[in-house]
Amino acid sequence: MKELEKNYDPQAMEPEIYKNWLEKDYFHAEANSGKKPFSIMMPPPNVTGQLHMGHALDNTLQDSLCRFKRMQGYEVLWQPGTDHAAIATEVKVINKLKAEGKDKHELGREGFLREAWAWKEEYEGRILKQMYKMGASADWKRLRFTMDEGCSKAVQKVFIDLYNKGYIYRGSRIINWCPVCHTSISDAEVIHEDQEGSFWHINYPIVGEEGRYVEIATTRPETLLGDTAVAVNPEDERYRDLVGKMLKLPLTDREIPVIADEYVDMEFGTGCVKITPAHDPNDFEVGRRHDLPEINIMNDDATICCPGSKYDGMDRYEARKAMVEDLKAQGLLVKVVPHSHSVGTHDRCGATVEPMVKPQWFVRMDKFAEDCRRVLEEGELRFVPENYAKTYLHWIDNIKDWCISRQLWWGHRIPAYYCDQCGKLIVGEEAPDVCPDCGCTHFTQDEDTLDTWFSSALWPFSTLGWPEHTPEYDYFYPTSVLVTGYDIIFFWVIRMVFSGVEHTGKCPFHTVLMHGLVRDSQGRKMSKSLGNGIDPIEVIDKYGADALRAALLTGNAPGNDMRFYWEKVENERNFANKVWNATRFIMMNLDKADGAAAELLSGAGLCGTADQAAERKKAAKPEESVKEAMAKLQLTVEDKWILSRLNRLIENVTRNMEAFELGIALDNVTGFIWDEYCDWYIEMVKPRLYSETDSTKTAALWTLKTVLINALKLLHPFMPFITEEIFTNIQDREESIMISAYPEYREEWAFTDEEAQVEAVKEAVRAIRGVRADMNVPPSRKAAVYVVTEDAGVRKTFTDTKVVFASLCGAGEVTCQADREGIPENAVSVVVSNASIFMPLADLVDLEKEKERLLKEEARLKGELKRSHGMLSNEKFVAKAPAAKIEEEKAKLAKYEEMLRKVQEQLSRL
RNA sequence: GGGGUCUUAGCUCAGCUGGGAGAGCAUCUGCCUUACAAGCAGAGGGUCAUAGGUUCGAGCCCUAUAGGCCCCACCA
Repeated sequence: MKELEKNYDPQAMEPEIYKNWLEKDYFHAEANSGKKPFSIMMPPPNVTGQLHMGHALDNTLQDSLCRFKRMQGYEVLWQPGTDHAAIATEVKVINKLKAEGKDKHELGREGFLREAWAWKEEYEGRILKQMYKMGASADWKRLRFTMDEGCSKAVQKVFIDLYNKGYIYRGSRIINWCPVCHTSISDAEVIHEDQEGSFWHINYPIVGEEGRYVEIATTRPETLLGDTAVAVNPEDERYRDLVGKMLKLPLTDREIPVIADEYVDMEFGTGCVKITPAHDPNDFEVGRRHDLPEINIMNDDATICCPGSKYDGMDRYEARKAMVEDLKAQGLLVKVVPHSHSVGTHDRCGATVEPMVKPQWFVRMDKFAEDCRRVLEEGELRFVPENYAKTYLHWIDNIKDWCISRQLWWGHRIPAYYCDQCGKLIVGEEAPDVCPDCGCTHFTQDEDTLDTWFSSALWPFSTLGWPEHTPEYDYFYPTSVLVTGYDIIFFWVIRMVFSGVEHTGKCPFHTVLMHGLVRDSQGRKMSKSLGNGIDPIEVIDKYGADALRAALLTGNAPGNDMRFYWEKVENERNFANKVWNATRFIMMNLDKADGAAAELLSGAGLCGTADQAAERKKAAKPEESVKEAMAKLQLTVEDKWILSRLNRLIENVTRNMEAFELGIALDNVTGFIWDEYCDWYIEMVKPRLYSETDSTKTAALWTLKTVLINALKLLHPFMPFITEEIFTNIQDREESIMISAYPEYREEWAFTDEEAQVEAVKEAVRAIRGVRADMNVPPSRKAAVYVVTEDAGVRKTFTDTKVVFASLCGAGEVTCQADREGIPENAVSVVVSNASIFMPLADLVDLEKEKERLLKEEARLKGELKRSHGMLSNEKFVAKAPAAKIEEEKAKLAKYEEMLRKVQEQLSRL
C-alpha cells in the first residue's frame, strides 16, 4: 500500500479524480436499465456570466442527492443544461458590442444573433468548467440548451398547440415596457420599490362654467397628455352634478368627459382621478369599461410622442418639468405635495418601467392556475419544506395573464405569420403558401421572440426529447425532485407545473426541494453592486471542492437562507484533513498485517458495487461476506460498540437523506467520524495495535477499516473527492466509491449491550480526565485507578477493557473491586452512573478543594433528585404520562439516589 | 394593504410528530501523547423576544404584543 502524504492536498487530487470519473462514464444514465429511475433536472444556469455561491449550493444539493441515489442502486439521471436567458443575454451582448463600437441595429438580426451565439458558446464553456470543479456528476453527454434544436421544436409545438386550444391570444393590452431594453416584460419581471416623489394637484377647467375647476392629483403629470377622462366615484355627493360634463384638458385643445366609476376612492386625494388609459393599468381597465380612447403619448424610448405639441420628442422627465412650469404659468397648478409612492423598475436594468398599450401575445392563465392548484391538493406535488406550498398558492391566487412576447432578437421567434396584403394572422410551423383570405403568397413572420421562461417551463420534458416519444421520456419522466431557490417559484416552478400538466398530463416532478439564498457574513445578499460576492472557484482553489460543498450544506435546513463564512470552509477543510489522517493511521497499520489476516483485511468494509447489491436484493440473497469475516474474528467490546454506532449512523443518515435533510445527515457523519471514530475508537484501539502479543489485533484492524469505509460511503455524496481518493488507496477490489453500494443497517451489527458498556467506560474516562485537569495532574503521571462497584457485571466490563480504559485516561494500574478495601483514605474520588472511582494522589490532594468538588456534585445530584421526585410525586403525571416515560423517570431516580449516596459517603470520610 | 417567516450561548445557526437545552466558531486552561497543532484533553457561557393560555409536562401547540427579514399588491 502506498504511503499517504501528511496533509490532504485537494488541489493536486480533485482534477485527476474528476477526469477519471468522466473517463469511466459513471455519470451517464441509460433508460430502461431494469433499475429504478431517479431523475433531477438541473435548473439551467443563464449563459450570461459565471456561477455564484447560490449556484454552488443548488448544484451541491443536487449532486449529493444524485450520488446518494446512485449508490443506492438507482439509475440516476442528472440532466444538465444552460438557459439562453433572453433579455439578460441580449443586454450583455449589446453592451459588449457597444464597447467594441458596434450597434445591434447596424448588425441586423442575423449578425446580432451570430454575436449572441458566440457569447453563449464562450460563457457556457466557462459555466461547465465551474461545475466540473465542484464535482458535479451530471450526465454531460446529455447537455442541453434552451435554444437548441430539440428545445426549440418543443417550444414551437407548445406555442402552436396552446394557440389552437385558445390559451394563447394576441391583443392590444397594457403591458410593462422597458424604455431601456425596448421590450415588453411580464409582471413578474417588474420590481416595485417605494420612491420619494411629488403629488401635483392640477385644476382642470369645466367647459362652459367659467372659473370652475375640477382638481385632480397625480404623481405623473406628463401623462396628462394622454388623459381621456376624469373619474369620480358614483357615490360621491361632492361631484355628482359633474358627471357627464366636459373638462378642458390643460396644455391641449382637447375636451374630456367626467365619468363615474367605482374604482375611485373617495377618501384618497381629491376624489377626482385623471384617466390615462394608455399609460396606467387601472386607467386602462376604466377606459375599457367606459369605451374611452387610448392615446399613446410615448415612444419606445419613453420620449413624448405628441406631434404638434411643444413637448413632442422630450424625455418623459423633461416633459414633466416643462409641463409643470406651464401649468404654473397658467395658474392651473394648485399645489405640490411630497408623496412617496411605488415605482416599477425592470429587474434586469433598473429602468423605470412605463405602462403602455401595445399589441402583444398572452397566455390565458385561469385554467392553468387551477391545474397548479389541483396537483398540489391531490398530492401529486409537494414542497420541502412544506410551507412553500403557501407561497405557491399565494402566487396562483393572484395570477394574471402572462405576457409572453418580447421585442428582442435573442430567443425563440414566435411562429406566427401575417399576410403582407390583408394582414391575416396564421400560427404554424411555417408560413402558408397562400393566404386563405386574399390569396396573397407573401407573409412576414412576427418580429417578436418569446419570454425566456416560456422555454424553461418545458425543461423537464423538452430535455428528454419531447414531443418525440423517447425511451428517456418514458423512463425518467416525471422527474423525482426539483431542487431550486425559493426566489423562482413563480418564474419557473409554477410555469413548469402547468406546462407539464397541460402537455404531458403529469406534474413534471413529485417533490420540490427549496433552498434559500447564500448571503455574505453580514447577512446581505451577495450582489455585483455591493461587490460582496464570493466566487466559488476562489474557495475551491483555496480549500478544495469538498470543503466548499460541506460548508454549504452543513447545518443548513431546507428553505433557509444561510451565511457564507470562510471559517466554515476552513473547518470543513480541517475535517477533510482529519479523515485523511485517520486513513493514514489505518493504512500504516494495515501494512503490517500478512498471511491470513491480510487476506481477511483486504475485503474489510466492502460488499460490492451498487449494481451487485441491487442484484442480490432482487434475488433475495443476503450479503454474507461481513458475517463470514466476523465469524473468524475475535471482536472486542469496543469493536462491537463502534460497529453498533456505525449501524445507527447508517440508519440516521439514510433517513435524513430521504427526508432531504442533507444538513443534518452531513452533521451526523461528521460527528461520527470526528468524535466517535477518531477521538474515541482509534484511541481505544491503539494499545492493541502497538502490542506484539494481542490476539485481537486483526479484529481491530478489520473493524477500523470496515467502519472507515462505510463512513466514507456515507460521506461520499457530500465530499466526493477525498472519499474517492481514500477509497481507491485503502482497497484494491473495487474501482470507485461512487458506484459502490450504499451502507445498510445490519442485524449482525446491533450490539446494544456492548454499546452501553462502552458508554459507561467513556463516562468514567471523562470523569477522570475532568478531575485530573481540575487538579492539574500532569499527563505524564500515571496514577492508579480503582473502580468500585457492587455490580459484578460492571466490574467485568472495566476488567475486560482495563488496558483501553487506562490508556484513555492516563491511568497506571486499574483495579476493579466490590468495596473500598485497601484504597487510601485520602484518595480522590469521583462518582459515575454505576461506580465510584478512586485515585490515590496524596501529594496533590487539597482537602478543602476536594470537599468543594464533592459538595458541588452533591448539590447537582440533589437538584436532579428534586426534579425527578417532583415529577413522580405528581399524581397527574403518574396517571396521565405514558408508562414508558414513568419507568424511565423511576430508573433515573434510582440512579441518582445511588450516586448521591456514594458522594455523601465520600464526603463523610473527609 | 395582504401573506409568509424569524426572534435559542459572544457570533452563525440546529432542535423531527411537546417528555431533562445542542453544534460549529469565538473565549479560557492544560498538552508538540509515535494519524492529524488544519490536532488532543478539559472548562466557562442560555429566565429559548415579551405577556397570557392549552397540557401532568411547552423552545416546540394556541392568542396577543414588540422587533427583524422576505414576498405579493394599481392606492391616482
